[in-house]
Amino acid sequence: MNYWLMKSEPDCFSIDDLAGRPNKTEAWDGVRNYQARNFMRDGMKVGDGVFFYHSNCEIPGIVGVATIASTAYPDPTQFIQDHEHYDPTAKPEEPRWLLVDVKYQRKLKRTISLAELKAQEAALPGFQLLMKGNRLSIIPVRKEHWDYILTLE
DNA sequence: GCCAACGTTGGC
DNA sequence: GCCAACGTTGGC
Repeated sequence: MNYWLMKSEPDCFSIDDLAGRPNKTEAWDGVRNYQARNFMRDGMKVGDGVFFYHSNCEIPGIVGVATIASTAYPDPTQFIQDHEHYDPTAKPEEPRWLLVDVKYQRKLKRTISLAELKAQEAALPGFQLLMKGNRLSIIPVRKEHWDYILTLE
């Protein structure tokens, strides 16, 4: 079992949006970064843990826990013309972009903010979220980091 | 709104 | 294959 952190802008899709979806599950479309895609394709298994992270907002941080609900499969939005995530170079017979289904588990009792995580940096050596210049929307989380972060709740 | 960091594109 | 230009991310 692996652990991940997945970013979403709450103005676009928040933890409450996920909780309100049918079956509390959403197809995580729109990932257009090869590293993030490869994490989904090569690393994710059903049942993996996910920290749901709110980015680009007033208090960026981890707001909830979710699970991976499917293995990776082609992201249909890459083929939809006029769609925000349309990719004219992707062919149905050779999909370029993948997604996974993500299922809501619970909200944290409180947001564990990026500022707080930075303050805990000494206890989280190598945590990619805290690395300079990190922009990846999907980040692997080591089990010891996962466990430690949950003790902060 | 600013800007640093980073990925991608495309000319050469 | 290099690298400048450009676009995007995301914290602040």
